[in-house]
Amino acid sequence: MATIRDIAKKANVAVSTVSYVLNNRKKVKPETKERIMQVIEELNYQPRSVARSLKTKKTLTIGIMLPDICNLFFTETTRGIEDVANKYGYNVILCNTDKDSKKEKEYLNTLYSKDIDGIIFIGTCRNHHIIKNKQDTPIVFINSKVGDNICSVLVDDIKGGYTATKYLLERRKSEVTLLTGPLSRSSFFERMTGYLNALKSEGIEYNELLVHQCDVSFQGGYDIIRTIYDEGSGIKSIFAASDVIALGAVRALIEKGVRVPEDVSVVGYDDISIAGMFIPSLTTIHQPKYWMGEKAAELLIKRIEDRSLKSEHIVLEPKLIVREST
Amino acid sequence: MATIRDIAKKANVAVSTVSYVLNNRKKVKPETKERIMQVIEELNYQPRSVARSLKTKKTLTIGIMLPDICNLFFTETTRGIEDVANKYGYNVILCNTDKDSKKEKEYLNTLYSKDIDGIIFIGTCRNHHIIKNKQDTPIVFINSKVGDNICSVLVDDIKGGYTATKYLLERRKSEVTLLTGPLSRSSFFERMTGYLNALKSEGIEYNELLVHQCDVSFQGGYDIIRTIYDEGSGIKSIFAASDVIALGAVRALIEKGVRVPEDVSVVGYDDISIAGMFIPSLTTIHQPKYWMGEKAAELLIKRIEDRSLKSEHIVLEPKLIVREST
DNA sequence: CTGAAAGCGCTTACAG
DNA sequence: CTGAAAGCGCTTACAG
Repeated sequence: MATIRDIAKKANVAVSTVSYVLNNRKKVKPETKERIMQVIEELNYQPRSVARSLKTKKTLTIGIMLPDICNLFFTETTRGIEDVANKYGYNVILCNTDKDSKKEKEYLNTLYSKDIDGIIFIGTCRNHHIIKNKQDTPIVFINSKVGDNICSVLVDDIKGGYTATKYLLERRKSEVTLLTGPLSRSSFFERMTGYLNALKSEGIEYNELLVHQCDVSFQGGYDIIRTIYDEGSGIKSIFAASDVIALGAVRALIEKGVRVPEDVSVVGYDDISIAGMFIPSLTTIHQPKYWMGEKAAELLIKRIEDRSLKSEHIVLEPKLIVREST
Repeated sequence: MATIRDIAKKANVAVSTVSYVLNNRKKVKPETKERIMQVIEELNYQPRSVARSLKTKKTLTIGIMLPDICNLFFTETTRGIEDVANKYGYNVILCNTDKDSKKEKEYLNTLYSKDIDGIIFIGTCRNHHIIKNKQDTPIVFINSKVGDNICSVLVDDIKGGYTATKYLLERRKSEVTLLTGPLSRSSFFERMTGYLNALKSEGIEYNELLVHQCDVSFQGGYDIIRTIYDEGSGIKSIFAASDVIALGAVRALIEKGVRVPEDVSVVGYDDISIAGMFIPSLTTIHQPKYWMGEKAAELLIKRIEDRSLKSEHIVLEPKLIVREST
């Protein structure tokens, strides 16, 4: 591997001059520059980032912390982040935390020890004692708000939960079963808040028997419906706070001989890519996942490159997409 | 930020001694060690990886190159890679190449300039001029074989294509429509080879009108079916070389009033997570995606840590999972 | 068992 | 416009 010294020697200049050319930080005489460029080409020279980083303390790398890349919501968001990062010359380190705070802590330490320039958190829990007391690495949260002084990109989940529930109530005027993920995640907590608001606005009493927590997965939705039916309860309509839960639920309903939407209407949340292809296709609250990733990466990189920027909070309006399941 | 010198000074030892403790490379007197540890704790010291990397040329980071993390096949595999990487103390840089060879080249250069310790390629194209002439960074391919001297983890796609097609032929004794992704990707090429072999074994003439290339996505499968029907052709049974294509196709068939499986049987490939939940659930060729990721990461890391290891090729048997769509 | 010193490959004031 | 030199924060022979 050629180093900057090899280039300097061969081009008959000082290493500093080569460095100036590389980063075009100073005016270099055109001939000199050309000569250097040629040698660089010739020796197929590429600067080693670590050496540069040691000096500059910048690594052009950002971290993404999320529970599990396999969750379809996170996947698209990650893609959005990566695309923007790439555009600005950054790379992305992926960290699957499984919402395990030990893992989260370890990853965080590694990321810091690797001098990453910033971090994006998606779908993490509400208590972020972790990010306290850390240096001033820029941070952006997607889908959770942890404080005014930390950037966030989110959809108004309270409104989303409200919209979904209201829609069901207006169509059926009947009880709505809520299938939700862990309420410790702020997005689920808020969707439930929206659910409660909608009930209140219709003058309907909250019935806690209608609220079921389950794993945020196809299987989670599937299992919970089977459990409910096995217990002899029935269901009039469902608001599932996540599409994967919703689709698992639909499957279980149909296996039970329940027709969707004729017997039970189902509304999901997220609008994952399969939602429109499923049979029946799923009415759901759309989240601009890719866009949120892009936005978060832009916020982050702006703050990496200009530390004086204040934090921003981007809140999107949720959008109901009506399809066959209602 | 505390440095190793701060620790040394405060603990009244030389930096080298601190380094020895950090990496426990030499015997250090227990008391000295304890004293150092304490100071490290006290100052909340964490070594900077870049400095270490500059010297050791190791970064404990590997790269994953894949077309698009949103493709459900890649997602799970990536998760498998990341889990194993994490277990061994490595981080993972994610690169979405969109099969664009320019992007691929750029990413590759960045990865090399960042001194990553190894690379895993998933689902890339067949011509890998790119990886020639590069230094000796360990590399593993998932789902494509590029040469005896480069590790690979793959499912026997020829056999998979054969199994799927044979299964359809035996049940219906009739023509099988093949929906495939770009044949430039070796996995699709091989699945088609398997398809051809199955035809031959049943003494059926190959009919190129039955083979359709489409985008590897729900929409791709959906669109191609609509096109076929709009052209007035019919379909007896389908082997889709990817589950996403298959599911899009099923949706389009049902919209056309075609019943699955009564009128048309459909077999997919991959066994993505939604396959079992879809209505009808999808008969498909199972690929142990997570497992392949794990295996690839293990192969890679073993080679990073012991450069003398020869390349290995792991080939798995494909497994047909029969569900409702046939 | 411990320390002094060189060096990894860059960047960046500073001097000219 | 160009160069000599210090320094980023570690590791690692080498000497004792």
